[in-house]
Amino acid sequence: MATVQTTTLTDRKAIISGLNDEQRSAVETTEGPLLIVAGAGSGKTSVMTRRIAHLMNRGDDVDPWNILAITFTNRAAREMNERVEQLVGEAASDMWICTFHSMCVKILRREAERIGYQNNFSILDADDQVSTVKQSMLDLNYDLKKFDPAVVQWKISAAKNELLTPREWKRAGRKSLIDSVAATVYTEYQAKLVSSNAMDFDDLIFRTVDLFLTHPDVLKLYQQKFRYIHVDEYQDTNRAQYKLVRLLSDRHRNLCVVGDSDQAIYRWRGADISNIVNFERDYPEAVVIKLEQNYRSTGTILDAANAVIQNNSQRKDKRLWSAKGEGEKLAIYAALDQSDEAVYVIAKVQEHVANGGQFSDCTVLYRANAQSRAIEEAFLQAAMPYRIIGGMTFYDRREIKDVMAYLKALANPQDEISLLRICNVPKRGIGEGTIRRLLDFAHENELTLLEAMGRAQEAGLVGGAAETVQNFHTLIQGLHDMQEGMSVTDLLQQTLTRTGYRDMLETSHKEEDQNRLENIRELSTVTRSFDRRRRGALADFLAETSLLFDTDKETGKTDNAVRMMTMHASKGLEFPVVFMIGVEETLLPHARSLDTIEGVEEERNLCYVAITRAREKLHLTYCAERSLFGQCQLNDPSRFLSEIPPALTERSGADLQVQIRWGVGLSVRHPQFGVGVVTDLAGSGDDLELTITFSSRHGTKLVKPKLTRLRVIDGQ
DNA sequence: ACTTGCCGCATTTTT
DNA sequence: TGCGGCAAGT
Repeated sequence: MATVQTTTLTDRKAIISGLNDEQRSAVETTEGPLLIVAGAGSGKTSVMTRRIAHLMNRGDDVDPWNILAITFTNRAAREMNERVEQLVGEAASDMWICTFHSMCVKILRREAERIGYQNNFSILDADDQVSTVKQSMLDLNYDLKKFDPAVVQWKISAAKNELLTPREWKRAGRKSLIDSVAATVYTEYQAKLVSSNAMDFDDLIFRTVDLFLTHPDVLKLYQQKFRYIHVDEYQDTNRAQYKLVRLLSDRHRNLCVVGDSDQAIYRWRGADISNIVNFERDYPEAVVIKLEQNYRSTGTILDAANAVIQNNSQRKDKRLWSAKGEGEKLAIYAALDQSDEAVYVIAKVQEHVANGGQFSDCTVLYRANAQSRAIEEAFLQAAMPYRIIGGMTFYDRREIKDVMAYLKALANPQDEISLLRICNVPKRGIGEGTIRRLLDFAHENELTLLEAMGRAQEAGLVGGAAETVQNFHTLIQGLHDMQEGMSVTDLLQQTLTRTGYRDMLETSHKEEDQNRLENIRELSTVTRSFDRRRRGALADFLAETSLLFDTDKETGKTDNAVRMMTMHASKGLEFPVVFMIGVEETLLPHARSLDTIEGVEEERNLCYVAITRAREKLHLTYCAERSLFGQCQLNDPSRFLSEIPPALTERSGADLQVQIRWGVGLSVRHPQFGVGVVTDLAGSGDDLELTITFSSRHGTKLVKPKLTRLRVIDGQ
């Protein structure tokens, strides 16, 4: 069966060329469980892809379809696919190199009937999830002010990540009020999903595990198929994903996981670090290989990263090193405020470009999306090309969601959630009351919402309302019936025209609606490319797009612009020049992570991830004064900054205030009281208190420099 | 049924 | 500071 090997790499030498000893041994240790502890930038993707090539090349009976490689992001999956293809050619297309979620969709599409679903099931996006939870809570007469649907949704998601059914969740342990509410809502929510023939992201994993547990024959099939299993970013797996991997690998036990617990930054999302920590306990025969040589960053950057991460407790000792040489020192800039911070970034980017660099070499990393605004404004003003990665994405846009909801409703007529979203968009006069009546009628008679709409009069609707609903039903039914044999692009066009959606935007005079039209046009280029690749299968198109984040597309572009993204979004990427902005207490570490040690340590991991993105030069900035949500804050520099050995850094900036020697006679400017002169000193350190005489209007005040933004006036 | 205005709130978010 | 959700008004 080894005839499929159209391998472009023919011998072992080529596969292992350029690898260090550890990497080579990771590539060649193919049998049994293997844990690769891969530090940042240690070439793990290279190791994974070559390992797969090696398996193909061994000359025994391993077939491409015996290979499974699971990643978390589409970007990682695509990258790995490309690189494997370069190594083994055509054979790559028979391997499963995909994300957890797309793997589960593939399996569930085949086996849906076995677990009470149809194979055209819908997939809810994050928004659908919250609105469905909300709907469930309304049905159960919960006060939405007392219990936040988003929190309830969060809890349900957490339960699913732990593979807990509503009943088990209810039973499990001590519960606060919101937990018991969530448990009740969970039941209702799940019933809604099932009757809509829909799954949320968490279900994709959960249901697959469920399928395997209840259908040993199916499990056996996949266990036999996947002889060699690889899991990337293993530190980010949650309980459900762990179970899934365990089940799949149970037969051959050729499980290779790659991860780095120092880069675990998704615990708040259910990622369970003990999965990687306990790997050796789960698989006593496991081989562990550490990759500590970093091929990305300068020695200085790595020293800083090592120094910071060392402050975390309970980590396995690991020390990244580089053969790249020392490189430049880290630049730490103390800004006065956000605009000063932005000006610094702009100046340094311009400097880099003036020295022959590209804008696209530079990336600005921040902790929270809200921070991007100040930088963005400054970039606009300075006419600096930039591109924001993440944040509001293409598929988050309302018009895209609306249109996708139409398509979802056409692919899966049971999809109540999508139908509810679009039945009155554009406005047709189908309001709250009408919907209520239809839903009640549907439930009483065990009909889907769409079916109920087809019997508007029976449902008790009268006159205009009945007619509108009936018309809507005819509209959807008509579109549904025509989809057979039609390309997704054509169906999209028909939908836009017949539903009046396009018309609604075209006749609008609002500028944002023109943008929306533009976005919809963009969507049809997406459908066209899908149609070119694969004909028909609307459900496949929908699954593909709902599992695909816009960020994935963006990073593929090579336009010459400064990138801006959150530190989370930067994981797995690398850039020659990195700016970490807002390296302040309450931002990094974030105020909401301060109450637990684990919280702070995860923030430190995030800091470590951000630092290790930089190849050549790293800038860290913080502001003495930051206005957030219109309020002025005085933040201390991040504790993580003080964990970096001073010898590795070069400080600059306005605020060297900590070192200012306060003395009588010094002239200062106070943000409220204006210019004044220090007339007395009391206390020391953080408690230092100055007596300052301002203009006669304000008189003499006691001021703590620690708490107030004072500027020393030069030339005095 | 739809529009307007006010209040409150505001991490990170691979899928 | 700016957006989204909700309640009162047309």
